[in-house]
Order: sequence, then structure tokens, then C-alpha cells
Amino acid sequence: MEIWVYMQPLIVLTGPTAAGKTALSLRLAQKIGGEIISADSMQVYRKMDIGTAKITTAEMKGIKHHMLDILDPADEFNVVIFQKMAKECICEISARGRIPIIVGGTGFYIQALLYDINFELENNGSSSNYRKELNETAILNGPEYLHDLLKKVDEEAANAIHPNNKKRLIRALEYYHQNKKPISLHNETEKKRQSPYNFAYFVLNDDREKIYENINQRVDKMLKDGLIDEVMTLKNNGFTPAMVSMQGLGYKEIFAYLDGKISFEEATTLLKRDTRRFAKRQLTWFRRERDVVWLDKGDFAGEEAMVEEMVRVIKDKRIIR
RNA sequence: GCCCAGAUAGCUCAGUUGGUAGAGCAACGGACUGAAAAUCCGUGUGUCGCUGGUUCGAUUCCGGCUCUGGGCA
Repeated sequence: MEIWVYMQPLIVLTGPTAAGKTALSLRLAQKIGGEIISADSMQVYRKMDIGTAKITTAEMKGIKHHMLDILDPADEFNVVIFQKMAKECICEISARGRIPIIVGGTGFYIQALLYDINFELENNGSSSNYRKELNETAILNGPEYLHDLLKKVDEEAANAIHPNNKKRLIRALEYYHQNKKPISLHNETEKKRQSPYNFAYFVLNDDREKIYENINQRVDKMLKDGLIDEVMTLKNNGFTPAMVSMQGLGYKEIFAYLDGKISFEEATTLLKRDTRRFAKRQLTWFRRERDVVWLDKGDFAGEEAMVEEMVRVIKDKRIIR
């Protein structure tokens, strides 16, 4: 006797920045009747188009896109919000009989969604005060102090987090503060989760040199297309470098230039370098993810061949017929 | 043609009174579970231009050659 557990189909297409995800995703969506859910921590913001390399409505070719332009640059956004909203998109798309395709470069978001990681929202109090407090004590006493604090309540997490990593120390302490149990325990159980989806996880990759070349060219194009004006407008509208949205690549560097902290040349060099490093970090993340199907551009004659391979894998996994 | 300077990491250069070498930038590897385009950690990746000589031993000293700057004709 066969037991059938229905699992919602889900396709993931990711890869380092500037590898060509957007173009490929359109073809795939066309081929399998899909809709695209963006998994990108910056493209959710309105008025941030050039610097995030956001797809334009014309380029969408009628394919429905979700999770783009849904927030104001002053709004808060994080994995948990992403996870919740993206889940709703999946349900909605599936209900319409279409295939949800997650496309974007934010690996952490993809993981949270794909494995339905539980971030323990039961005790969700306003934690910003506690965070602020920790931030201030860190400034006063140095990050070592936070590390010692964490050691007292969660030695395992303290061992895993470097004393200099203030952000993660604060989160670990905050977690303990909210849930009265160590985050290390929580992480361990969440790590073992199985995905509730019937999924295929594709990582588009290319020679490192080519990716870097694309990045350099893309940055030059962004500048030509008016990145400076875009950031200037944001600045004039009262958005500040302290906002999460303004810490995105392209925004933080140009902001520094507009504030007279660095020269234009320095800004472009930094932006290119930071973007290259970002691509490298993305690859590090994807390398350790389980169940990924790597698509190396060099192994295919062209985009059409890649789409064919993706469809083959998708059918093979019985995600679609 | 002659004279001078240089040739060392991917780049710019430092250095070794002879015991196979660093520094900045770039690069590479890794971590990550409510900021993730964020945050943090780790790593020199090199026939010291080529070729002879002296020497126990040469990237270092000497000769020749090649190349690159600059100068003189």
C-alpha cells in the first residue's frame, strides 16, 4: 500500500549576484507555468531600483512577480517577515494551480522558507529596548563583555560565536531573554528539519572570473543609469545610512560619497569590491546547503539548454508531470 | 650605440651585512537559524627576470644576456 502525503511543489532558483538568475527564471516560469517569488532582502523596497538591479515591469513579460516593491525604505524587514509573506504567496500561487518559483540571492531567506524554520514567535515581545541596551553596554564595555554575558547563560552558543561578532552575540542574548532557553538548543533542533515542500533547489553558477566581470560591468551600468541620482533622491527624502535598506550594496557606498566621506572613484572601487565579496559569501552559503542542484553555465550550450535540464530535474523529482 | 636605474606575491613595493622572503591593496577559504546586499573569523597564494661563476650554501656578491623606464648622442 502506498501512502500519499501531498507536498506542495516549490522551485528555487538562486546563485551569486550577476550570474543571470533573472533571465533564466523568466524562461523557466514560461515553460512550467510558474510565478516568481523574489527572495531578495533589498528588492522588497520601493524607490530602490537601479542599485538592486530590480526587474522592470516590461522585462517581466507578463510573468507574475511577488515580493517586489512592497515596502518603504524606512520599513523594517527580516527573515521572519519574509518567511511569513512568502508562505502566503506560495499558498496563493498553488491555489491558482501554478508553480511557485523562488528566485533571488538571499540564501538565509531561502533556507528559512524551504525548511520552514521556526523562529519562535510565541514570546514575541518588543525586543528593541533590550537590543538597544545590549548595544549600549557593548559600546561601553566592549564586545568581550557581551560574550561573557552569553557564556553564563549559553556556553555552547558563546563557544560558537566569536567575541567580535556583536550582532550575533546580541541576538543570542536576546533569544535567551525572550525564550528563557539557549539559542544553541533551538538551532540544533531547527537544523534537523525536513522541508515540507516537494522541491528542486537550483544554484546557477559560472566561472568566478566571469561573475566578477559581470559585477564590474553591472556597477558601471548602474552608475550610467543614474544610481547617484537614485541615492540622492533617497537621501533628500530623509532616508539615512542607519536604515537597513541603506546598508545595501550600492546605497552605502554612494551615501558615503554623497556625504563627502570618500571620492567618487573610491566609491565605485569599493562598490565593485564589496559586491565581489558578497558573491563569494553567497557561494560559501550555497556550497554547504543540502540537496542543491548546481547549474554551471559552462556546462550548457545556452539558456535554453539549462531550462531543459531544470525541467528534466523537476519532472524527475515528480514535482510536475 | 653608450650611460644610469629597475626587474621579488595578482598589483604597488620593502627586505635579506650570503642560511630559499615580507607589507598594503587585491585574492582565497569558512561561519551564519528574527539586521543576512548584514555581521564575523581564518589564510601568503612566490622557480626573488634568465644564465654562468665564487661559496658548504646565492634571491642577496661577480660576469654575461633579456626586458622595462630614464638620460646622452
